[in-house]
Amino acid sequence: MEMLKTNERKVVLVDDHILLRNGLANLVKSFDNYTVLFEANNGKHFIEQLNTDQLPEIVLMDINMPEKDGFETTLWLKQNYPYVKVLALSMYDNEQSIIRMLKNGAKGYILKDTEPKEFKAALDSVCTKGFYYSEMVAGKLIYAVNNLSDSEKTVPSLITLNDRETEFVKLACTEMTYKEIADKMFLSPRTIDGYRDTLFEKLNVKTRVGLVMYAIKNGIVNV
Amino acid sequence: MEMLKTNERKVVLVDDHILLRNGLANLVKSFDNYTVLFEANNGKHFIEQLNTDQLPEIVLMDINMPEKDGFETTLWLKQNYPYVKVLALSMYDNEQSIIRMLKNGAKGYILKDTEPKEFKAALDSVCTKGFYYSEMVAGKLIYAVNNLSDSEKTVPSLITLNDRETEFVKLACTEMTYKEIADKMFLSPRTIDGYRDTLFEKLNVKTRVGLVMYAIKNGIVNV
DNA sequence: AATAAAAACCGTGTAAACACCCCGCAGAAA
DNA sequence: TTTCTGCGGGGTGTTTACACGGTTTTTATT
Repeated sequence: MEMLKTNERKVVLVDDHILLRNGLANLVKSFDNYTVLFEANNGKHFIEQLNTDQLPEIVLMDINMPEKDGFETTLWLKQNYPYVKVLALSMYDNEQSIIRMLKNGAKGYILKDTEPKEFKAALDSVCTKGFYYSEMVAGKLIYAVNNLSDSEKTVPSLITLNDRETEFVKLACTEMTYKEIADKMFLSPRTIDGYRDTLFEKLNVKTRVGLVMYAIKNGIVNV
Repeated sequence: MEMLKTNERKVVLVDDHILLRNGLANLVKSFDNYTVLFEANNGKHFIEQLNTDQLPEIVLMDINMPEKDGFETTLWLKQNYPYVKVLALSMYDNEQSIIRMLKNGAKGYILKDTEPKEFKAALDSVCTKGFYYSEMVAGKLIYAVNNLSDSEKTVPSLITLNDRETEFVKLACTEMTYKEIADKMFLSPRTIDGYRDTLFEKLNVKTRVGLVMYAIKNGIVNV
C-alpha cells in the first residue's frame, strides 16, 4: 500500500525563528503527501540552497527576516521561478504587508497564530486551487480598498520606498535630528526636508512619530 | 525497557502563536523523559487550566501575549507556585525584558531563533540545575549593569511605569501633539511636559522618537 | 491629628527642532 | 517635448525640549 513518493508535495520553509521553523517542518512532514525539501534562515540562504533539479512546489515564507526579507525573496521567486508558490507567514496582519506580499506573487497569507488545521487547509488550497485567502486576509483587503486615499485611488500602485528613502526612514527611527541625518547621508538638511515631505505624503502620515510607527508596522525597520 | 512515566518532566507551553506552540509541543514530546501537560494561548488561559494536583515542572512562557502577558503570569506563578520553573521565550533580546522576566522569577530566557539543540539544553539545565543562562543573556546582563544610569545605580529597582505614564507613552506613540495629549488626558500641557521629562530621564532617551522606540521594544505599546 | 515628605499638578520663557510652504536644476524616462 | 525623479535651497510658523519657578494633593511617619 506504499504510494510512490513522486506524488508528494515538496515544501521549503524560510524563517529565521528556528524553533518555529522546525516545528512547522515537523508538522508539514506529519501531513499525508507532504515532504520538506529543506529549511532556510532567510532569503539569501534560501536562494543559495535552491536546486533547479528539485524545485519545491510551495515555499512557506516568513516576512521579517535579516539579509533578504520575504518581500524581496518572493519577488525574486516570481521573476525566476514563477511556478513555485509562496505561502506568506507573518506575525502581523497589517494591510500593507498583505498587499505587498500578494503583489509580489504570494498565493496566500497566514498568521503565526493560525490553527494547525487551518494551516493544513491553506497548504492544500495553495496546491490544488493555487491560492488561499482566509477571511482575515479578505477582510483586510476589502478594508484597504475602501480606505485608499485619493492619491492612491488615481495611482493604484503600491507604496514602495527606494534605497535612499529606506535609509532615511531607518535614521528617522533614531534619536538623531534631521540635521544629523543629513550629515550622515552626506546631504543638505533641505534635501532631508524633501525626503520627509514626500514620505509624509506617500505614507499618509503627518509627523515623524507617524513615520516611525509606519516603518515599524511595515517592517522597514527592525525592532 | 519501558521506563515509568512518573519520572517524566511535565511541561506546559504558553504562547499565542499557535503554530510555534504546537511545533514546540511536538519537539518537547520527542525529547526523552519529557511530556506536555497542556498548552495555553495566554496567561489567563494558562491559569484557568492549571491543576493543583498536576503541576508542571517547567512552563515555557512567551512574553508578548494578549489578555495576560508573560511578565504578569510569571510573577503570578512566583507568588502562587514558586516551585514551578519558568523558561522565558521571546522574540526580542532587549535587556529590559530579560531583566524583568528574571526579576519576576523566570529561571532562563531563550530566543525564538534558538537551535533545537540549545533549546533542549535549556530545558535540561532548568530542570537539573534550576536555571539556564545562555551566553546571550549573560552578555546582555553584563552590558546592562555596566550601563546603568546613576539614578539606577543608587536605586537598583527596575524601570516601571505607572498607569498614567503608560497612558501618556501610548499617546506619545501617535501623531498627536503634546497639547492634544494634554486635552485627551484632561491635564495641562505643562503637566504633560513633566511626564515627558521624567520619562526621558527614567528611560534614558532624549527625544520623542526615542521614547516611541523604547515603548515598542519593551512592549509598552502594541504594534 | 500634625507634620514632613513625596508625588502630581501647573505657569512662563527660550532655543532648537520640526513641519510646511515656496523655488530651481540636472538627468533619465516617456 | 514633457514628465518624473533625485537633488539642493529660502523662509516661516508650530512643536518640541528644557530651563526656571510654583501650588495642590497624597502618602508616610511621628
